Amino acid sequence: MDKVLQIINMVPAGKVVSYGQVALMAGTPRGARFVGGVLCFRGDNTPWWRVINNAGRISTTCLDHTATTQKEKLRAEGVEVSEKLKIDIERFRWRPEPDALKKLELDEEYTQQIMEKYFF
DNA sequence: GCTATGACAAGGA
DNA sequence: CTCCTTGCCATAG
Repeated sequence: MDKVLQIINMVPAGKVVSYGQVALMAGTPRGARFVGGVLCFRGDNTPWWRVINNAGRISTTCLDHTATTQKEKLRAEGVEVSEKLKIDIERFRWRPEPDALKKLELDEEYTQQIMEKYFF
């Protein structure tokens, strides 16, 4: 799943993406769960703090990357995070550009889904 | 190939 | 909106 890391590395500062979104872009629509695992292992070279769940909530349990740390990181980049680790995801969601999607060599059906789900 | 596990997602209370 | 339950998938052993 180096694709996952590749995707996350594309996320600009001040924006966030959901695990589900990343998973979908990686070609594994329901492999969202594993995305987090990758971040814990390779989080050192990846902006893991820009990844949250679809409910706009931080749900990390990784001891090296605590929720508090993530909150600080996001705020430092301009993302508003409430004390309850709640984020207005629709306002800060990163909407991948067609050019970015092209790099991933995604199937048409996936790109379509991404557009319909997150681009409206 | 089968089982267990996980930084999730969606739906109901 | 928050909490709980169920379902899914990819990876490790």
